Amino acid sequence: MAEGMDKADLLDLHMLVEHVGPLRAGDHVFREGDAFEAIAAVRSGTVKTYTVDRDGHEHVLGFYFPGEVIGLDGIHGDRYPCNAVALDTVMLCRFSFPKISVLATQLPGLQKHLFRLLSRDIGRAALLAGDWTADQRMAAFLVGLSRRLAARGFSPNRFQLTMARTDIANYLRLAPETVSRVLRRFQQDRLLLVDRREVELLDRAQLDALAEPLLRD
Amino acid sequence: MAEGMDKADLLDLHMLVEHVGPLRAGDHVFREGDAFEAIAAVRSGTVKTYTVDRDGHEHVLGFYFPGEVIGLDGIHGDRYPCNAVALDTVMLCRFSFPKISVLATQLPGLQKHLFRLLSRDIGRAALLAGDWTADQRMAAFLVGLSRRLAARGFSPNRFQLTMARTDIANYLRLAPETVSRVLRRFQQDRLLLVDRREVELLDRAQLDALAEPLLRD
DNA sequence: CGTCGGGTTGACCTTCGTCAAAGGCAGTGG
DNA sequence: CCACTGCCTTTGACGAAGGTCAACCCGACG
Repeated sequence: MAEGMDKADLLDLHMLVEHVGPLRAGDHVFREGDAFEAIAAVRSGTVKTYTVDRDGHEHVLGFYFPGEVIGLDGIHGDRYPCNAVALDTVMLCRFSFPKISVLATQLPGLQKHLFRLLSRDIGRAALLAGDWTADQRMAAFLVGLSRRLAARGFSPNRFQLTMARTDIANYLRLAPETVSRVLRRFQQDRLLLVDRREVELLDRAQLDALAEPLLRD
Repeated sequence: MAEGMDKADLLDLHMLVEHVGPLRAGDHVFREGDAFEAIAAVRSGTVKTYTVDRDGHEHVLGFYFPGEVIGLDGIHGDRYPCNAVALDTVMLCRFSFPKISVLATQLPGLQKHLFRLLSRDIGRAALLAGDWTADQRMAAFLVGLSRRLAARGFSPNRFQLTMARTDIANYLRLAPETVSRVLRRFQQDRLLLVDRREVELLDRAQLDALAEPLLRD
């Protein structure tokens, strides 16, 4: 959902970086209502962000992989508006936000970069809005993961679903059973192979075609 | 969807206002791609904004009543990102955006006001996102209309649906037939009376209860 | 070996979209 | 004044998609 910092920016910033981790699965990076003082780039592992509504139901907002940035949605307040939790072993870099925003006023490239990161995160909402079918949502989710992982140097066709089925379902606003059934049917139709949390995309063209109406815009 | 300008702001601005109208039903205020040079406050009548996707399908974005402001979503580009069309006889005031934005740098209240208008418009998306039932969407639509009209001095319980059923359906992402059926059922259940485009809300408590999960946030 | 949490599967049912047809109001022209 | 026509709306019948419920499976771990 978020585009990472490139090498040049990391060089500019390496003096105000604080390395954090390793966090274990279930550890929180920050919680809703915590004072907003830093954003963080994932170095390894997967982070899930979510909120809990007043009925106690969890709402998964997004998943973040190495190179991606979490905490940006705290910018417009002094508190984080959501929780961030490690799904596996996670390493990250914290950037003090006061320091980075001062720096952004001096580095025009950095400010532009931050705005891009923000708007990228907003576009994520396209997955949720609209009345897409379960197949389209699932395909868009997988294609989106694949592209993001590929952009980070991972294999675009074989990867791990580090999040639970219930998290995927919650994120896509589907029932967990539906996620299970769609994956099974995709496998029957030779679109992919899935074994536990391991996925291999086979028919990329067809998955792209399914995902296209969600990912364009 | 947008909060209007209050009296004090109108006084501040009355020198750079251009009165437009009357427009007849079907006349366009602006079209997608037109150069963005002004925002406009509706003085009377109803305006619908919409886009047309590359498959030729219309997507209704919102409805605007007297006191509400259209064109704000053009701020981040030099072109309007959508069409705005009059649904009935419409009068409006155009505010040159270059002039207003210069003024905003001098009047702190105005700048804050513009930001509030913007964020209010963004919150509208809650109606579309989420997997709400047809009943919830319809109730939220009616309660939302009622509140906005009441804030402008109109009756909160009796009002005209100035837009076609197909527009309501498109906006709520429902089939027109579903809109028709939900309204009929609401009437059977004594939640409201509806005759053609005239609506009277009867059981406000129950409608509020239906709409509540959509309108809170 | 038992238990526990996540995942899968099947049966069922609700909701809503689609299709087709008919009703009603408005504007037009005879 | 009255057909005629076109558009919006309603209504009914039907079907597909996906949620719910319940049971079962299976790998992990004590």
